[in-house]
Amino acid sequence: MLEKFLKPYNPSETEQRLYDAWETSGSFNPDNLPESEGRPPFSVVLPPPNVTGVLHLGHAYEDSLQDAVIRFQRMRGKRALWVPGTDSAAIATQARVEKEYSKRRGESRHDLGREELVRRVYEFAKNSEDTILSQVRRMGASLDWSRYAYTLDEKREKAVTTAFVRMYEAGLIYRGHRIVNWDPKGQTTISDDEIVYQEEQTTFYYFKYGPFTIGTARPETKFGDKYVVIHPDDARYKEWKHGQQLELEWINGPITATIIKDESIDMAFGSGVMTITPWHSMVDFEIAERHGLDKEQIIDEYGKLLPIAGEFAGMKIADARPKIVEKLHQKGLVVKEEPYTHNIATAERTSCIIEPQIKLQWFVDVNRHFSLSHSEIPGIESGSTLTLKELMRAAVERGGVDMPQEGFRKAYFHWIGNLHDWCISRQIWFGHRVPVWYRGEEAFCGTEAPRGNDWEQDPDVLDTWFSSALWTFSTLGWPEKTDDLAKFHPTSFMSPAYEILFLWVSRMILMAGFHLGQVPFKTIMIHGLVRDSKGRKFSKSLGNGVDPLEMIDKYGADALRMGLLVGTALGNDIRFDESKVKGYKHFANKLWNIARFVLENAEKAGVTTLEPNPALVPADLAHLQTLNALTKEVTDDFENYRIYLAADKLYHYAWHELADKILEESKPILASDDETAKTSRAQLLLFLLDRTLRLLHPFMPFVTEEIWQSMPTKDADFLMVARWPDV
RNA sequence: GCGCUCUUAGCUCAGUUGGUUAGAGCGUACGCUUCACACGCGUAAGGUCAUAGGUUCGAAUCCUAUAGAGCGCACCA
Repeated sequence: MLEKFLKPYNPSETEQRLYDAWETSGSFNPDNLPESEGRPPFSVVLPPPNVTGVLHLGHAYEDSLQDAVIRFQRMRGKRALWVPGTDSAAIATQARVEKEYSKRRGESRHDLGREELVRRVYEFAKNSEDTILSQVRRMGASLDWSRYAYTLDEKREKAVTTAFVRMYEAGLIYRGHRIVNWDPKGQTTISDDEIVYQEEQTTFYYFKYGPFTIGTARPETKFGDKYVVIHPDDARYKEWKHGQQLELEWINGPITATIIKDESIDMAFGSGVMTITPWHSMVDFEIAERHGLDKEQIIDEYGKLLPIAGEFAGMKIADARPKIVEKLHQKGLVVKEEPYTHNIATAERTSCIIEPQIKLQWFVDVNRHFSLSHSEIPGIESGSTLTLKELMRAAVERGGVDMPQEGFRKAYFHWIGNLHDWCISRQIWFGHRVPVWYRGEEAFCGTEAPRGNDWEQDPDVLDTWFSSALWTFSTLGWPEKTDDLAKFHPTSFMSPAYEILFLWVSRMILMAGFHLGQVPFKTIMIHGLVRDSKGRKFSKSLGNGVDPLEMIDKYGADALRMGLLVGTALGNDIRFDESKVKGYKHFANKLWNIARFVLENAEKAGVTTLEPNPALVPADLAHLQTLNALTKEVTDDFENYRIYLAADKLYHYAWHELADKILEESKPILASDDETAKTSRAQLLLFLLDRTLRLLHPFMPFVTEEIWQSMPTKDADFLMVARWPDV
């Protein structure tokens, strides 16, 4: 019976077998738990990994953290649900398939056609989903696979179109010509949050513009500039009146310019005078909007100059800039040049410099008032009128979403303060298509195509974060009124990386608030990034990747989980340390040997039950009290999401208290002739082991389960569904 | 510019609401075939808790300033 304990603990022999046994038992699905109906719900949705991706340490960390919480709550008697899913990662996935196709055939997606491309991308995504899913399983994640969701499956498609239509009908989604971040390489718009600012050394030019001197870092945009903007309080230019016109010589000949007075001008910067290019600058666009000015396009969607540039038309920006400056020199219009350092906007995905463009796009209006007919959010009453911005703010400010980390709260509110309308249309083919159809001047927005001929659907798809924002409730069956939705939403807890606080977390709050009058989750604990041992991000180009599966092969999933969780305070970045993982592999083996010792002695003493009140001597009672105190602390740590502390304490207890002290002091007792003392001691040890296994199970599910299966005292088929000790 | 986080043993990090001699893993030195475990046991070395002030009976923990590291947001044409 104890034969398996004669060899060191072997994770690779154990883990797959146990995971299969758990999965087969059906216990990942909370509906199958004993007395399921009476249990209070506890739900978490897994941040869906990219369906075509592979597991990295960031996933491994999140899986460890959430699985620990879910396992704890399940053992505590909650109806614990953890919903798995994957994300289409539309832009990346389409780009990959397109690239492969064009490499083979030398043709573009347009040769393939929309329908065929989408079919192939979908097929590619579905074919590779097994990889990531089996990898998540290897972490020991106790996800309810019967509720698996994919961002582009039929149910989620319905949720997305329904959400769009309802927001459109409420006037919160509109289509308009507005300035957007255009990625000339990706040939699509991107949101503000997908921009990365990079420092650039460049030249700042001062040009003679009629009687003024204007400064610019972008001479190539200046062809169409015909407005001179001055601060109304600037004494240097007070003789110039708003709306006044003047003739002057410019790059390609004489032009008529108009004076505009606007308070957005910084008098101290440059000469205090600027000309504007509304088509290619956010700030300029806003000035032009305020004063109703003309807007002209200078640069096309591929980053080339348009005919307005005259002799420079058709040139790329980088080539044109020096030539334009040269011409201005010849015309005597260059006043001076100085070196200049500034940040330029680049696209996160393509690293291409963003060229703002005015485009006809779909937007979510975050400043428009609407009536929230039903609200369960604390501090927001049903029927109140507010904007989406106010909704997002109030949900956190008034405690609907508990965001205890002060730093992240501040960042969140600050972000909301700066929030602009959210551009949600993207010019790619793979994704949720905008549910709007056009026929001439008519437009129809609905969950299904309108009847009649000649309707054409909008070619754009939605920002992937639009569908992700619905994730907490689209995975539970919304827009249908499902039992799951009633029971499990709002979800209990979410722990995303700070990277996606704005991209995802805030948008979930927006969507759950608008569509359900609920928050998406009651508590949010934001965690840091897993980095390499030098503190760098893991990246392909650095080649510093650590494969979690390799770690599991080497040390076991339990060791990896502990290595990632112990001593990593939530919110700070984590430097991955392989030696730590190794240490916890040794710990798994230590537990194994503690079990062997305890079980051997229990067997010898004939102890096979956990007496409710074993006959204990005072020394034994003290050991019980120590463990009771620890149990209380660990329970408390779990409930307050101080998981890293709970894990540390249990490690310390098992090794340095149970093994080093209690087992050692038990040896002479167990070797003595005092049968009563022996039995009592064996009884105590069995009890302590049983309790330790329960407490450690959320962190090290495999080794604790494997030992539990040999316990003479087990009171459930699996430790996974055994009860957490009461305190 | 505004804001956030971090600075604790050689390395990677804990230290929850301020409370007895500051902890863990790995590493280092020495000694152990002790019958649960060498994936082990024992012993030891190693920290002015970035710096300077302050609050307090008491501070790694709270406040202020400084230095260094990192990050976020906003950007000035």
